[in-house]
Amino acid sequence: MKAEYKTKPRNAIIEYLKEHADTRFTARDILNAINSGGEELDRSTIYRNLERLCKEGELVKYKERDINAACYQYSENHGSCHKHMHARCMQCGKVIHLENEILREASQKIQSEYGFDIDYGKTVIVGTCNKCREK
Amino acid sequence: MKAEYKTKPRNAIIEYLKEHADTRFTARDILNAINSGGEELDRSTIYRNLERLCKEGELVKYKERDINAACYQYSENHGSCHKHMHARCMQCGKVIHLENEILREASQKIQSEYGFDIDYGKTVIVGTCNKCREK
DNA sequence: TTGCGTGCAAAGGTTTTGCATGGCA
DNA sequence: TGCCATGCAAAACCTTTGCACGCAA
Repeated sequence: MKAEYKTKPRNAIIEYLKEHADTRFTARDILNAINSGGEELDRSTIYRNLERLCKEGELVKYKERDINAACYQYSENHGSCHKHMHARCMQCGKVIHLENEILREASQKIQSEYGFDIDYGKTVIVGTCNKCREK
Repeated sequence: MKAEYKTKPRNAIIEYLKEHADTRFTARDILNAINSGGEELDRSTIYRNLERLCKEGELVKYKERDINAACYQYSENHGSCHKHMHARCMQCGKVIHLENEILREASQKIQSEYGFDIDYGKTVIVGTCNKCREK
């Protein structure tokens, strides 16, 4: 079992995540935000911490068609995120956690008709959220 | 109206697409395949043609969590792909075109409960296909 | 002949990696 | 003190872009 240290850079990164829960951000977003706040931390530190947080299940990593950097998304209730689907607004990046019930019937049909097993944690429904549609 | 030429490099790329319909590939896959077949064409030619085919609606571009290059997917029946959802096997990359009926009820619920409008063309359900589950 | 497509080279951006140093436990 | 995490620098990728040339129409 590997020991884990609490360090200032890592804490700053985790603080950023909590302030940006349920929204999309990139490694560069974190870098810019933290470094403009006075501290100076390196790109590699960001990447190494994000990778570790993903492995620990604290963070979700995904890629978006028109953004050439990887996107990350953090949730307070991350523990159950692999069990339900998510919908992401393609305009603002906001992530909605969907109840399982809504999709149960559809996923059963997809299973029986196509023999396809859905991975809820990795599937992200893309569309437009309430607020962005009104704009 | 811009004229369009038929060239040898472009034909080679389109031939590759047709041979790899409903599967995932990257720009590098195409480059390697064509260049190992004797011909020599440049990266930029690949990228420019893929971009053009995407604009023309012949090709779908997307990004996958664990692949750091953009992925592309070609279908013979591409014309209707923006109207229905797709499911993609995360292991082999195979794409299945889903009937709309299956998901209509679920998307109506998502619309009414969350105010979220699904974009069928951009949404890709992730999971495991028949063949890969048996392995 | 016209002008689109290609090849070449260079550049920009993200992400990874090796290594020495610094700091937490 | 021991060992993990960080910073730094370099490198590996993918992708885009400018420019001159070749080739399809």
